[in-house]
Amino acid sequence: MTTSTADRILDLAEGLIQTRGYEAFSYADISAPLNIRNASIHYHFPSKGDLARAVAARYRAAFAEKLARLEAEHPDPTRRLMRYVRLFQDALRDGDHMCLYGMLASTSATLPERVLAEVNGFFADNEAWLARVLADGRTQGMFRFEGKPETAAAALLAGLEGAMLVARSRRDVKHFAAVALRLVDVLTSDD
Amino acid sequence: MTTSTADRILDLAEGLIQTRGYEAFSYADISAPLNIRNASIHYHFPSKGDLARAVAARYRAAFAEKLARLEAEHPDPTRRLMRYVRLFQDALRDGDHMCLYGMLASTSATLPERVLAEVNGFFADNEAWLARVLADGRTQGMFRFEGKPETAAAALLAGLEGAMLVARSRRDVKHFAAVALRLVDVLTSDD
DNA sequence: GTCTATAAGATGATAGAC
DNA sequence: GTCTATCATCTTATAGAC
Repeated sequence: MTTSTADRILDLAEGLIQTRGYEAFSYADISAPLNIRNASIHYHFPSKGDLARAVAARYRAAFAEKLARLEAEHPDPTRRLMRYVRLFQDALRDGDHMCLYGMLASTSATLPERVLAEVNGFFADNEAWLARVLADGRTQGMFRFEGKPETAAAALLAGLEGAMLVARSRRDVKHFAAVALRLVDVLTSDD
Repeated sequence: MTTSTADRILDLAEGLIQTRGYEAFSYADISAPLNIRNASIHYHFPSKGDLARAVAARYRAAFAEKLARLEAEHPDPTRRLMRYVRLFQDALRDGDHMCLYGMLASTSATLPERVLAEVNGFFADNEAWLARVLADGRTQGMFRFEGKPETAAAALLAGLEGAMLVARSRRDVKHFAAVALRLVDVLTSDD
């Protein structure tokens, strides 16, 4: 099972966007470690925007698959939420990786329009998924929160993205873990 | 009262970092509107890192001053918190500006070390200030939250930064306002 | 599908005249 | 303090041979 050149390009681009961002990585950062020429990257992905869009689409699909698997394994809303948070924490790696979509969102002004659409689609997907989990959990008496599940979901997603941003700036994964725990605890109804 | 060239450069650089980010703005973006040459910018700020650090330091000082004024005007912790949130919402402008420090944090990997130190200093300042307001509010019975004020403060700051990130990606200030309201409501003890 | 060669432009930065 | 001139380097991207 060998990995295709296109996939290896996508792998490197994904890591580069997560660590350096869309603006701060170049074709040379990919061609050098793969020992190919820049022109070869252009063959697979004609423009940088095409490359970023492919990375974003693949990540989004992979994330959706993870959510589906997570739902299949864990019927319990509380556990679902805890596993969801773990997905974000895993994305941080050693504290030097930002969420791919958070990183792309930070460059929204210079991002090709189709990439931006992918970013906002990802956020919408996540908020919708979270809103369902939160609504279920409230119905089952496990969560307690005021107002619409959609608002609570948006606040939770924002909190996780912001926590990643701050934690990465400090190279401190524990900071993320502490904030994430607090964001989930607020929803848990044992007070 | 005329504005010095250095200040005008700082003004433009600040807006450019907030909208495009550290990596995606260039000396030409500043020299063109000011009708000066790139070399003039280098006279005032030898390197791009020097310029960014000056922007960051000025912003941080101005923000500290705003907090001091806010404290003088509003002894009430609840009002202090609401006004604090407004500072962030104002920074969003029409939904195309990100928090300067959130933006710089997103480029933490490629940021000169001294700029990064300024960024983490800003976050630390804000968390400390918020922790004090939250602790006061809890003592006075206006806020209710579990655990240490520092953790609640970190979660609130992360939520605001993340909400700005998502809201700007969508060009939707109302999204920020809704999330911010929710983040504050969670701390308010009328449930 | 990958290469060499090349283009056209932008980048941050410096030297030295005025 | 601001200019002109210049620099070396990097950037994304294309044409065409293999």
